[in-house]
Amino acid sequence: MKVTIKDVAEEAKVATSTVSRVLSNSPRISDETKKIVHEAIKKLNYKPNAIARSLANNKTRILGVVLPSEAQDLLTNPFFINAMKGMSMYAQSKNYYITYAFSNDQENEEEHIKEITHNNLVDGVVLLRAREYDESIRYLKEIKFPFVVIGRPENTDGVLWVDNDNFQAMYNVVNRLIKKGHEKIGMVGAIKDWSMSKDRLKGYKMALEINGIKYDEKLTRCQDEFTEENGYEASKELIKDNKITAVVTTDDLLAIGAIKAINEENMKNIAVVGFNNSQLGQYQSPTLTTVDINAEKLGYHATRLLIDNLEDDDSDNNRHYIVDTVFVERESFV
Amino acid sequence: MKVTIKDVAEEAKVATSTVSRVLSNSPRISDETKKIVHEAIKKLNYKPNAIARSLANNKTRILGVVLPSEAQDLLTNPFFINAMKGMSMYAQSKNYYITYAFSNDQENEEEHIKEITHNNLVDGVVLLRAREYDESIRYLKEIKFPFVVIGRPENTDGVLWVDNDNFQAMYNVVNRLIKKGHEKIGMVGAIKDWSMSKDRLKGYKMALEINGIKYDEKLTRCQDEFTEENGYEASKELIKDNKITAVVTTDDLLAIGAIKAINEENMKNIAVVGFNNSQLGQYQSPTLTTVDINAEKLGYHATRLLIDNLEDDDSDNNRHYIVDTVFVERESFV
DNA sequence: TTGTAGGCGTTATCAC
DNA sequence: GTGATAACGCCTACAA
Repeated sequence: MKVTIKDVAEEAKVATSTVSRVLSNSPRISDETKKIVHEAIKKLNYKPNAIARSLANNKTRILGVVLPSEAQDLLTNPFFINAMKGMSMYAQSKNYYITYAFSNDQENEEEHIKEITHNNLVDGVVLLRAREYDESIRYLKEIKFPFVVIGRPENTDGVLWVDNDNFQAMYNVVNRLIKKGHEKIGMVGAIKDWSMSKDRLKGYKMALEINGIKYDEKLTRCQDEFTEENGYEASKELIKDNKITAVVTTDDLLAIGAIKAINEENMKNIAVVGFNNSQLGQYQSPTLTTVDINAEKLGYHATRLLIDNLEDDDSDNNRHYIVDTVFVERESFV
Repeated sequence: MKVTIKDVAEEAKVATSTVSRVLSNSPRISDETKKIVHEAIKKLNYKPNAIARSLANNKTRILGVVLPSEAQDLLTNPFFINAMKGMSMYAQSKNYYITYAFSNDQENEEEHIKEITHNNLVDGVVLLRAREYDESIRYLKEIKFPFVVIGRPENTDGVLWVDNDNFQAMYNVVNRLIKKGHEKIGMVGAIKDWSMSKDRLKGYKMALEINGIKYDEKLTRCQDEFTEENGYEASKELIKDNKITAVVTTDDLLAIGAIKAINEENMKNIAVVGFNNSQLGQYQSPTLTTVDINAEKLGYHATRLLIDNLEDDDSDNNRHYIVDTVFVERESFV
């Protein structure tokens, strides 16, 4: 049979409240009884019932992670699984549990959020993206439910978030390219509404400006999706019509498409840079230069922010965190 | 403030027990009160407190998934994320939640299992692999805690499991190769203790036997890890020393190594087949022929078995499930 | 320093 | 059919 706090109390010949106090390491308790209780706990192999505990103090120590409906690229993009791992790591270290839900569509996602925030199952929510206008964020704010966003939200007022410095990451990429002698640098992105897309475009422009190169709108393309085909088509045009010598992209799949276009046109000395450091990049020819966004760290710090905020409410100074990116140079950086 | 069953009862001017009955769709309750209660629920936007509910009926509707410590290849191998997705799908359809834990090492994993099985947080556990001698399985059996294994365990007595028919999958691969005229077929696997490895080897042998080809031990290699390097080295030897015309492997990474070796030796007409249908395969030259193990289905049916067993204990006839594999033919099938 | 008792929000077992 | 009321296992005033 299940062993409860009562059994421990009997075994140790004390009251249940005493056992409870020992469990929570209450200061005012004699070392003597502490020892006795610990022995009883060990002897009976007692573990507090997490559910009863949750009910009593209205905290579950469970976090709810919502994977976005857009995540069809769950498989291609190492981002998700890495972020999940990072989240798990910090959560485990703080004795929190995580429940993940894959949502089929946006409606499903919002329904799910409403459910877990209302049925008291989770203490906080982690959102894995930032849409431009985000209904889930709006909702969570409205009901004042603790949450953190991976990806900078449109309006950061009173919201916890972690992200890369996408502006800087792209700025650095373009800067490196220019230092290497490139001047006609194309850019291929996707989904322009995302703050990530906007920031990277800004970084691109700024790097050009700082280096005295005039920004030419014709050298940039923004596609609908992060796919190889999109990268291929956009790059093909840029190569043929604009004689670029380098192309920066906002995702490895786009970059892989670019490589394909370049190989077809036999323009070996066009440089290509991707983002996300997905495994595929290593198997291209030339191998793909990319920017690692450190997804595991993003996840780790997201839960860190959330949990720390859950545990003490005066940590208002710790509301966001920027994760560094790493430039991974490979053959395509010519 | 949180709205509870009490508030609903007051609003509807009935007892809490009545509300509870409406919630659980109890038969003996008048349509009249049913309606009134539903209206009150809607008006107050009431959602039952999952925790209190769990405490009352000693069921949490939470499943614990333990990702193996061996899963360094979490990223390369689409298996995990796909399996997770499948598990989520069925669980959600049955209103179950899933908590995932990434374990750092085996000890950590067992500790984690002990915790969640003792603290009443989860109703059942999903194990994502089958080691030869599996301490976690032994433990779960011992304490009679409900669980399911993805991958056939050594001893299937009284355990729920799902798996592919690894014997058949490999049998079919080799058979196809033979039909195409191959006779000297090498095999490269890894970790021979796994039931998966054993079964595929058996399938390989059987296909040869059925087709009247003598099994030659020298044509098989079993490495320590599923890596490209291992595939490369083993294949290199097989090509040079044994003049094989085809090589079957038990993982795409091994197969990718094989392709590399083949390309180096310039033996374009050696066929290569992998397993797992990882994205990388599509980017090889030649593109890799592989066997898709349907990881999403594996996950889906794992939770199905577990949940169905949790809900009614007389479903003893439904203790395992075999997921079909799909042969994905690409250029390397020559 | 320790024990008693009430409460957390449900469900289940009685009655009526 | 419906309403009290006692669990479920833990925590936390309040007492002692």
